Amino acid sequence: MEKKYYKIEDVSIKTGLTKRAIRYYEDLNLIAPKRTDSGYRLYTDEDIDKIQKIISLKESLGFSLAEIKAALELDKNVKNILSGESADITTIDNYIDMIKEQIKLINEKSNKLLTAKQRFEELLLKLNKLKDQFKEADTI
Amino acid sequence: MEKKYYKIEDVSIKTGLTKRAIRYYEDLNLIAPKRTDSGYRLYTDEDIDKIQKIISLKESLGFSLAEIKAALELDKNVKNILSGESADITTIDNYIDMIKEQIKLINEKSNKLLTAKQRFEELLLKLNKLKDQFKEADTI
DNA sequence: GTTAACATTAACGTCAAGGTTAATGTAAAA
DNA sequence: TTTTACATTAACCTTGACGTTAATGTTAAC
Repeated sequence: MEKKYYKIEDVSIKTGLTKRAIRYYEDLNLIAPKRTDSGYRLYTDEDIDKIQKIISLKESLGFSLAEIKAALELDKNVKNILSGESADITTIDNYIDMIKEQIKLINEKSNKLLTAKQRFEELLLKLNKLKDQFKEADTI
Repeated sequence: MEKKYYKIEDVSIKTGLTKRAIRYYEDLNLIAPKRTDSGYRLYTDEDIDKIQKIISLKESLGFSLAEIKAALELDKNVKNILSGESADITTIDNYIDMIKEQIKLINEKSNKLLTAKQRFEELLLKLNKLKDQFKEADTI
């Protein structure tokens, strides 16, 4: 099957990022699209997936682009090892520790999110009660 | 009971923020400490709690300081209403909608965090299996 | 009473993450 | 074939969130 290629404007529409932002991510070596002979950028579906992943990490985790780069590289290195690339046990242990660290970070954020959510839900509950009182008063 | 007051350096130590950042938050009207006659800032425990809340919102939700200000004001307005401040039903409905919006946002972030976490946990599992294979090979 | 360790404001600097503009090249459509 | 709608790089601009420095005031310790 032939690979489909997208030009930057399509990618911009698909992802919601501006063209400037997409080029900027390339400057930071977060993505590396192919080029036509005349220099136009050509993006595959995998490139677009990666951009979506970047957006998700940015928005949900509040990661900086530098942190995202590190996380993506960790992911890639681990996948290379899993698909057969040679590695010694020390390296593997290192990656295990790094992944555990990421998971720990995510758990901390999750807990904080949960706390914030609960505070808002309490307020919501109380406001709804207040509203009910209003309605009762109207019908008396 | 007498209220205890802290000077900016103590607050800096307690919160981990720099004095510059603490003053900056005041510029943005996120906090409003009292002052001594000579102009020194005086922070109460409640001020410090609020700063901790700001830090938490910043780090977990990735909120900007402007967004944090809006969230804190929403929280304060709702609490004022709940403690007796007069309000009509339209206002209450408005606040209910705003809180629901916040909760929705938080849920979206939670889901993304969960996805990211699962991806890392999968990698961790696979890496641990690989490590076990290494150990078996050693003992043969 | 003076020195050290705090505090203040004001102003300029910095860094990340893009926005914007300019000058120019390429591809597709009329 | 010449617009029109794309694309490119380069360079400077902007905004948020502070850092840093300077000039100066205050308080506590000696």
